[in-house]
Amino acid sequence: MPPSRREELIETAMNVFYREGFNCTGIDRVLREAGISRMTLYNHFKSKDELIVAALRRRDELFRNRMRNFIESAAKDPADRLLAAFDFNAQWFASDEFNGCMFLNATSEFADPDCAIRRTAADHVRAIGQYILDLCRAANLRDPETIARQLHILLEGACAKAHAMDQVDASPEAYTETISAAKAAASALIDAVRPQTA
Amino acid sequence: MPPSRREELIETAMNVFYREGFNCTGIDRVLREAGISRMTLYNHFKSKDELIVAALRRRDELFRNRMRNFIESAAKDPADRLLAAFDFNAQWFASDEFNGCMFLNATSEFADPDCAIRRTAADHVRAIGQYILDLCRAANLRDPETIARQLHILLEGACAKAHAMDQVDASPEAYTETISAAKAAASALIDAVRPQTA
DNA sequence: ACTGGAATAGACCGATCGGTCTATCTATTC
DNA sequence: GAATAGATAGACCGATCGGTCTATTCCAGT
Repeated sequence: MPPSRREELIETAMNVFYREGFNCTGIDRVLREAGISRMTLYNHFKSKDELIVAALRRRDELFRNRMRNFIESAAKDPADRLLAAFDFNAQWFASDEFNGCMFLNATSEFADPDCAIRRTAADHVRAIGQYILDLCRAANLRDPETIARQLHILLEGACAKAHAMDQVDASPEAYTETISAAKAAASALIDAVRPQTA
Repeated sequence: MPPSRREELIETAMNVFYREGFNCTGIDRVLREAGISRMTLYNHFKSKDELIVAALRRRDELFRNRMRNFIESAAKDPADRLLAAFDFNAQWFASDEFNGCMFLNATSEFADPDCAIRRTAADHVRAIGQYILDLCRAANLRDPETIARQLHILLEGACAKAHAMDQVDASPEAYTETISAAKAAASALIDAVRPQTA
């Protein structure tokens, strides 16, 4: 079964909106790239905002699956998995398609904190935070809520900084320096709250 | 001497663009709030983009002055000043006007990494990083470049997370938990690279 | 072969946008 | 008081936007 029109629309919207932004990108841009007609879109979605929410939900699903797969195949020990999250970010930042965190971007583009788009973005950030917390608990770290928050902040901060510093004349190792500093910080913070093992 | 039309324009643009975003906010919105006519704007600036750059430069100046004043009046010891940066963020996040980092917002709103707006935003982020580095050097911390990068990431990350989580139904202490976790992380990281004093 | 639901192209709408232009007014300066 | 420079209101432009509507085509189920 080929993917439905609806699925293709969401997939294309996700890619285009991530690459070129939300407000600056017209509906026609998405339709042209997807090879789908105008009315088909409005048969499936009430508005552009609804399409954006669907695109964000899809991205959330895709991103978290990729992150989870990367981390769980990179390490078995929960504490090592926490560090692997930074390796995941490292390869993400270095990829050509990197354009910051799509959900932080959405947060920046829509001023109303309580619109559906912002709430969807917040859901993603919360879900990432919850995953990190789960890993912290699995690693038996002391005060898992606090260390989870700290690691989450390091991941988001590295992403935001890498995005903001992204210029053509920027040295490629700027990414590396940022994310490796974040990882080193994470490592030190984790070590300080490890359970006292034998 | 009353502020010139140009100054008033920049001031108003800075506030409006921060509050309501760049792309979503029309030129007319700024002009109406400033009580200034259309042609006056285009006599002083070639385009909306130029006004945005000027607004960002002004915000950069204002923000860094406020940050510096807060920090330098909060503590004398350089290491304490580094921690005071987190207190500065705490009161910023809690203020009514908080709408994320204007420069991360600008980065998210403009897709071209090499446009003047993105470069201006990157300049600000770099300047903040430099200030933190200066404090790390003054504090005689070991490997000041790395610890400075880490603290910078914590500050930006806390800001991004606080912004993304900002909903009306969010508990007010969400801010506090985020920034205080970041500060605790900063404190631990700093302690690990302090010069061995008597 | 017929039918019904879905997708198509593309005209169309009202609104808004960034930017230009003109004509009028005001205030300083000589 | 004339002249010059800057600010004003507001019409105006072409382009683009999100969204609607229609008429046509395609294709699967019976």
